[in-house]
Amino acid sequence: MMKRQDERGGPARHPGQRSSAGFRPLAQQRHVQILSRLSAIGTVQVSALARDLGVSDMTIRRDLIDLESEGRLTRIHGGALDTGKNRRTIIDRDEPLFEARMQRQYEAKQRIAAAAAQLAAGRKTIALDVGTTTLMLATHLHGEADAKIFTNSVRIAAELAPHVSDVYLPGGRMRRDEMSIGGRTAVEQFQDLWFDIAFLGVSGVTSSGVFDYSFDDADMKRVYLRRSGIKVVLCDASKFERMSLVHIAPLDGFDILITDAPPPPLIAKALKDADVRVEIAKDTI
Amino acid sequence: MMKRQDERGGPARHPGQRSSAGFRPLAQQRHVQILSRLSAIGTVQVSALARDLGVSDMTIRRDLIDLESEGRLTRIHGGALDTGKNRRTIIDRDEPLFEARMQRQYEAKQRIAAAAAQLAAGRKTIALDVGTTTLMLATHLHGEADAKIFTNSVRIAAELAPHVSDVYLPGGRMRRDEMSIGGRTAVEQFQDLWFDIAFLGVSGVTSSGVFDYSFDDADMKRVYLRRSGIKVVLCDASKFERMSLVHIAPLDGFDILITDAPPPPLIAKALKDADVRVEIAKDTI
DNA sequence: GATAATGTTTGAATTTGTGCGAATTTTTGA
DNA sequence: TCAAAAATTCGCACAAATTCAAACATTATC
Repeated sequence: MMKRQDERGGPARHPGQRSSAGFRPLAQQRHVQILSRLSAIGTVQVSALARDLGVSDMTIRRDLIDLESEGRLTRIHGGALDTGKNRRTIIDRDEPLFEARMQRQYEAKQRIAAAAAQLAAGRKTIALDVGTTTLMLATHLHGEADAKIFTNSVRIAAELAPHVSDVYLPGGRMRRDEMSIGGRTAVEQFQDLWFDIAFLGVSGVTSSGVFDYSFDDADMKRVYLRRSGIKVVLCDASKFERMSLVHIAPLDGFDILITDAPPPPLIAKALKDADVRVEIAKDTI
Repeated sequence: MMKRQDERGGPARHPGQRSSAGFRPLAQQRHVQILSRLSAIGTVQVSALARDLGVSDMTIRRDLIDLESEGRLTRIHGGALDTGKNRRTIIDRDEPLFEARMQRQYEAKQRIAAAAAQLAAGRKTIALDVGTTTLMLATHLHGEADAKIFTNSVRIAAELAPHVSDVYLPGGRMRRDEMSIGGRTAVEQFQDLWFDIAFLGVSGVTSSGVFDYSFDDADMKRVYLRRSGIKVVLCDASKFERMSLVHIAPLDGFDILITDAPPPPLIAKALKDADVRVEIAKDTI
């Protein structure tokens, strides 16, 4: 069992043990030092330890062998690593909710976004609401370098930044999940503007209108509807007949609905009565 | 024999580089560094890594090959991209200027950001200026979940979003390179607020004050200085004795300067006369 | 002096650096 | 706009440097 260890007879040393005095530190002391360094910076080097502790490389190596056999570290060429305990793992996953929504109905939303981009082409001022579908639309607007684009979504602004020079955001508090900017100040800043066209995302559509689940974003959506020449709602087919918390507007509050499959008869009739043009985005390619 | 290497990757570097252990970093240490940079800024360059880590290009290349085989990054000509899994910041790849600045003095800026985070800890209202160093500071502020953070940088806002619930942005036009929001409206929105502490990035420091190269951001920087209890300037040592386009403020316009190496005598004296506290951010140990 | 810990020597294993031609990207020039 | 020229970057092969570990010598402690 080749147990090389330090149960050593006389552990109690004279207290006057100073590292600077040229005395060799005991194995125990070195071990503590090594582990302390490991937990602080995650790795240690044989050469650096030997120099700092005033012992030979071989001694440090033997220390590391001991400590590894106890499972307190992992040896590597030239030194050792901390054993995963307090290893720095950066697993700051970026918001599962948003990611999940982005996955859902991904194909449909892409088609809708592509169709919407056709409508946006060549417009001077474009307003983009918060949402996953509108974010995808933003990726289709890279060519609109000369447009002025207004949005209260920080995500969309970041997406557009390298491609469109005139991106405008309202000021206010940013909601952490959506990264949208809302509130009284934000609404006030946008409500005196005029947009050629506005694209809205919604979370539900019934014959009585469009719905969303967020109070904070609802006011801004109404501003977009009130201050735009053409009002476009983007909505995949899974959202038909779904109500949400907030009623944004009746069906005659907007002009065009872009979706990926024909709406059910009841809604289709209501849309026709409200004089809303319905565009079914078909598969690309 | 008689192999000499004076013109190529010599060991001795900038004084503020690697202080105590001036040795070649271990392979695993480099790997951690590389992945850390990737998650922070999305890309790395072989040449920059070789310079900063004090090893040859070939060694960095071998590191990248290893990491790619583990699926932790994607190699490209001249460097590598992260695989999107551990990305923390919304950074667009098409922006060479910002990326390049992020690479430059990376080590120093990280140290400065860490030191600044200590100052920010526990404050109620924190203002963050635009810049690469302030962006790194933002990554250190994830723990400050209860603070209200104000910034005119969309990048910083996006970085903070998942961690801090109260992030506030001013409204206005977003500059495409910096993703900063500026202009009269933006300034007006922030100038009636009061911040416990403000952190500013600058592009130059001389005995006559601090400088920046952007007209658009200058006004907002002055607002931060005017409306904060504690005014902190973040500035790596490469910026001493450098003037830029816009004079932001004289040296007595702020309270604390955080940097990574002692300033040259002339500036040191001027800072002392202006009663500025100078903090040298030392290597994390 | 006995024993355990540490230092030293030495050859093998591993890692890193360098030269150089090929491949790629960027710049230049028509 | 396209293609040639210039500048980087890549990756191989091999040299150089570093690190490892075994065997043995030395030192410290009791």
